[in-house]
Amino acid sequence: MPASARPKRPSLEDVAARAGVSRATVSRVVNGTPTVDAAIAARVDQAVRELGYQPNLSARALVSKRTDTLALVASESDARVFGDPFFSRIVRGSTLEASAAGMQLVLFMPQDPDELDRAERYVRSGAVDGVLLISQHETYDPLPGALIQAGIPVVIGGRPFDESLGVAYVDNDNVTGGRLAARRLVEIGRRRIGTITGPQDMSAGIDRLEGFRSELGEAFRPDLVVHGEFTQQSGMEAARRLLADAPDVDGLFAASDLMALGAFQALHQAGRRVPEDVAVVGFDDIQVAASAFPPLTTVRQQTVLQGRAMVRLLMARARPDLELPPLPGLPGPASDPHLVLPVELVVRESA
Amino acid sequence: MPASARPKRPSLEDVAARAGVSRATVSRVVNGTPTVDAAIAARVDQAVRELGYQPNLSARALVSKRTDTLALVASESDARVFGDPFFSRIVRGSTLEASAAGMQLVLFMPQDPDELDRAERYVRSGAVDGVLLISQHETYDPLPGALIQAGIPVVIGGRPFDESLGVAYVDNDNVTGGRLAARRLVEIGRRRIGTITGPQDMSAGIDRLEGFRSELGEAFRPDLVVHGEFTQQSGMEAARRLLADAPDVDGLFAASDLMALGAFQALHQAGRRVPEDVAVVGFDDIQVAASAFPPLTTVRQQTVLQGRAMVRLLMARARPDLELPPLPGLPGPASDPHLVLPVELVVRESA
DNA sequence: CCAGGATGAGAGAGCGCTCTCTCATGTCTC
DNA sequence: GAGACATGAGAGAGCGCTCTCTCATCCTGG
Repeated sequence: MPASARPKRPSLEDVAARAGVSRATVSRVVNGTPTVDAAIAARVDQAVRELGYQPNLSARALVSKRTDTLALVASESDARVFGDPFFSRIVRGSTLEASAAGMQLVLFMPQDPDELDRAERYVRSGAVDGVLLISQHETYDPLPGALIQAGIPVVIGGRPFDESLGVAYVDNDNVTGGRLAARRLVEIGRRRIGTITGPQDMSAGIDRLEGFRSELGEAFRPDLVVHGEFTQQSGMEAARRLLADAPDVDGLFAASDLMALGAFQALHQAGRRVPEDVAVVGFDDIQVAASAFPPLTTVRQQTVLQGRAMVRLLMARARPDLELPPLPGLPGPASDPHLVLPVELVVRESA
Repeated sequence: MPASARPKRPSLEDVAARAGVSRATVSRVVNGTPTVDAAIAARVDQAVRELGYQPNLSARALVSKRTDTLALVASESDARVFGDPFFSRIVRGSTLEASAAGMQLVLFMPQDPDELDRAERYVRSGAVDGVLLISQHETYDPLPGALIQAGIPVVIGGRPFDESLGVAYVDNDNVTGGRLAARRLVEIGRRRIGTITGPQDMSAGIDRLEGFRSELGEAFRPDLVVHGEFTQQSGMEAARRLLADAPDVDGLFAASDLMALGAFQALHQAGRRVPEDVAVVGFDDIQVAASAFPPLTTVRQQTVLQGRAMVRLLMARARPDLELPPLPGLPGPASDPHLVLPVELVVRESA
């Protein structure tokens, strides 16, 4: 069948003709307006089914200014996005919440300025009702400003760098998390405590190090700080560097579980036992943390909840007409546009 | 600023008024029609910039029947999608190709029938020009049929179960891949060769096993077949079961690299050396395969190319008006709607 | 039995754009 | 210098939908 034979999609008009009613009535039935006689509604429903009618989203959006669609933009390499369970959980949480609200979530993973630009044009073209932004880097990112400027509702996952924009966000309490990790290592008697940080152009990386540093105080050893990129590979490499520079390290805070797992590899290869020789604390509490060898002591963050809360916040701004039931588990009022979710230490065997 | 203060977005009309031209002329300039006087085009461009004008996608799509958007639907749990580099590469390939063609790619990861239904409504509402479908399971999936029925261009990644639909697809030569793996293990003198299969409700899982089985012929040992789910965890568990049932196994074909890596874990923990005691061949050639310990012998599939080819195929059906340069690296003519990409054995140290 | 209010269906405008047609210029040729 | 032809800009219809008005019909109560 040649492409030219593509059948014309049925319109409201067609359904109306078939059901013997007006366009307006079909619209009412399709949108669930209650003021339609049951018999007529049934006739319309039948016609809809027979024709396989599907409302044209463009036409609807054009007049109603709503698309019932939200965008999730992760400005990150797809290798990172796909390699890190963190994203999986955020996506899960936001999809759950979007579905519950009857919204569709679409994902964008722009990798370079060109793709970022394309994504921006897309969301600015009115194709979505609001935007979730995650994995923000400090390098100048025009997206949040441009969207806010354009009047598009935005919620950021993590702490925004430019607070002056006044943008809503949902963060994890990364500073406290860093503190908890440091405290645990001190409490179990470690003295030469190093850390593999996250990227220092991301708020999560910065804040976790900040908490770690301030908790350690005098005991903080700048020479035991190595930088990672949140990935397992980077954690392994960082741990190797650390071991080479400071073989006497006896405690290690990895700012992500993936990096902690990488550190495990490096430590094992170097013949160090965990936790006997080096105690390790991670961050995230991803699924495999519990089944790692040894099971990883880590700081748990509520990533699914973060995703849900982000969508809630976004919905409140993008669709104030919708009345949503309160989301359980939030630390503050649901309307608070600056949410910081609590973290907790999960003690297993690695520290 | 209350949400109600959201400024009205500028329309073509506004730009036209500001530039002192007609709506049609602004449309021409915005769409790059060459028949516009340079001076006038400059004036329009200026007005566009001053107003921050962004064409309304809905309005455009309504009349032009094009959205310049493609959907990629991965019917898979987000844990699987995010845990497997395979998806990352497919996404990379399709995004690259979509960008090159000036199209936007949006991702969907429906996890349950409800989300699948929502995604279907979305793509059937005219919000996209075409759909890429990956990670299809044999369990009855109404999506391909429904989309084809609705006249929406579809391309499937992998071998479709229902060939009667005549849908275009891009597959990897999984049968040959299974053969290559088996042949390698035989050639290096292995006699008791087991396999960890992929899911048997997915064509990739079925076909790799089929190739492996037919190559082995008489030497195929049904008792050395264990099933996995393509994940590292499932590979580890499957290898443990295999070792428990058949401690004398000396060769192993894992139908994905992730499962091979899981098998490595199980083998190490069981005190087996790779490749001395058990030779292992994987499938995919994901990035970490080369840096695994030992480096993994595997069957390389061209996943990025697959993603690119899928978009090409889709564009040919969704946008026949666009003339795209040929895509290098394809085994057949670019117009062939049933593409099977070649695979190759990459010999490293594990087998 | 009829005014007055519900109730429920239709008419029609218009969302922001594209694209065909039409028409006013400017340019050339003989 | 007049006719033929490009060239480039405007007019206007209409894409498929929503939503406000308007109006026909039915049920009340006095």
